[in-house]
Amino acid sequence: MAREYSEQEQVRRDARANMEEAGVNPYAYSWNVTHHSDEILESFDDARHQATEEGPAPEELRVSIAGRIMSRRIMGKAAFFHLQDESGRIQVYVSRDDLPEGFYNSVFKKMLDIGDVVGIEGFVFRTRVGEISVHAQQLEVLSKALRPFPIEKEQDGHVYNAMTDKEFRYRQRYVDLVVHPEVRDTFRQRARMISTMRSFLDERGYVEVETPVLQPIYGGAAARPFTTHHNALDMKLYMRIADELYLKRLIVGGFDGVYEISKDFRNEGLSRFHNPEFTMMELYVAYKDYDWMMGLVEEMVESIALALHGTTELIVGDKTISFKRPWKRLPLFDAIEERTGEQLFGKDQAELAAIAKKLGLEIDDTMGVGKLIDEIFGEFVEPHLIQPTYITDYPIELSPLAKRHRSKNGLVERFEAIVNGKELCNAFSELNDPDDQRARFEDQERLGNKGDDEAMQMDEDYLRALEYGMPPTAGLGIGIDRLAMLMTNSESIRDVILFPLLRPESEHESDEHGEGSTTEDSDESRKA
RNA sequence: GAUCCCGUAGCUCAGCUGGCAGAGCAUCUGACUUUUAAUCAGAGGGUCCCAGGUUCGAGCCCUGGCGGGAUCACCA
Repeated sequence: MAREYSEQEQVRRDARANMEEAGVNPYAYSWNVTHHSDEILESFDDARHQATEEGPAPEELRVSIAGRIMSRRIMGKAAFFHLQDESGRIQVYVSRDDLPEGFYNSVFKKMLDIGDVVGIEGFVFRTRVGEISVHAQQLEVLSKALRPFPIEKEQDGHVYNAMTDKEFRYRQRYVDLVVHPEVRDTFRQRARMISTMRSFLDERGYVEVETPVLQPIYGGAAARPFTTHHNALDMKLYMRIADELYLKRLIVGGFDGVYEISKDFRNEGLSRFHNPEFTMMELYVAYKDYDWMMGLVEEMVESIALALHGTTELIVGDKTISFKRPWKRLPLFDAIEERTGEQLFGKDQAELAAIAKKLGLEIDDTMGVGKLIDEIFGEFVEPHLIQPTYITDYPIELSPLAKRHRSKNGLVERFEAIVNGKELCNAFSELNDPDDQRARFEDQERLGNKGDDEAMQMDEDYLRALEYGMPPTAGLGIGIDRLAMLMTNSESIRDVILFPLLRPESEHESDEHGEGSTTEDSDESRKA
């Protein structure tokens, strides 16, 4: 069923039909691009490339470019428009007499619109007003745009008619990317961030591996999983919530250092810090401990900041954050004492509950020692940690996969890096005593039976691996999206994920999907 | 999940105390061979998110729903 077209869409469809009738293919096969707009703007040299009243340019700068028409100023027999390619925009000058007979009046003026993709061949010059432009001698239609773009206009840095609807931008990211060069920049920076991280790890000899996304037993973190099913084996499977237990099996297997940059999936709420599908980098290094890992993380993040921005001082929101090494290190209990005046080390559940209540927190009886400490930390300490800070030595109850602290009873060797009031990474000296690990899993099972749906599951195969002996190992998980937010000064995780999860589109937009999308479907999916 | 704010033309937004649905850009027609938010003259374009209610009359008031944003809470 064809949907109804808006006036502007109909105009564009008619133009496409006219093109075909005139023998112009609205969807060309290829175009030889020799230059990008930024290269032209950088390399143009008035002395060599600009014609003068005395004569032609000593050395013509000939270019072939391609991109979208983003604005048009038609003045009778000549016109200017801006062409946008990946690198930016450049103005193009078109005059009737430089194009094939009739092409300017029929095709250029009547059949092309803002948003169409065209190829231009010509020479570069500077206009009277001083803008470096391409004088077109050949113009080819490469792809006709049938939908109008929300066109932003700009003068003196002020943007008019800005496309601001967040939903529009996330749902139709392709349009957002066309209209907003800074969005393209954000994702280019994200890519550079990951490639910097990868080279950093590769240079140190760590092996990049791939472990299962579909897992019969999920583990490695406290979270609710997505559940799915394999038909042939008639088997329940979970989408991974972490890679941890598989990566540590590889340390057992004899790799000294392995890492994985992975999509993990957690069946939990959405917020500006949470997307159900997100990217994590996990790293495990044999014969090292958490103290060593702190050094590695700060070195890696510092080098990323330098690679992206050439500085360790980054502006994030209204704050300046310094990623310069070394970062502050602060034991969890000291951090809490600093902020609240309460020393929690060694306190039992009742004492902690009393302190939490005194501090004004809402608590209930099911909260254990670890949970209470975590609440107090999250409420009174974490939001105040703006500059990168390592919080170290967590209660054992919160960390079923971490090794007992070598000197502090009841704690584990674990750290989190907190930046701008949010957790950036989580790491520990890995627990490698299989019997201790079994006991910790059993504790988790008890929590699960009491209704904690984030409790970890017993993983017999993992225990078997540990029984073969895992060297002392340091492990790290770092939230790539969170790091990307910091590195690109983005206030929402949706601004660093190309296609963030959104609700399905409702029926008034169902024309997008043709027939299958009925009111009943939408109602069902909302209930789900 | 809770609270607050929002939903009007392709885009950005006005719309008074409830009284004929508006502007700029975009689109269409015409003029214009160095413009740049190009300019000038004219034209078309609306399920005012949806469903009820109050009213002589609803974009506006009331109820319910849907969608979005922000904040809070849980996980990274």
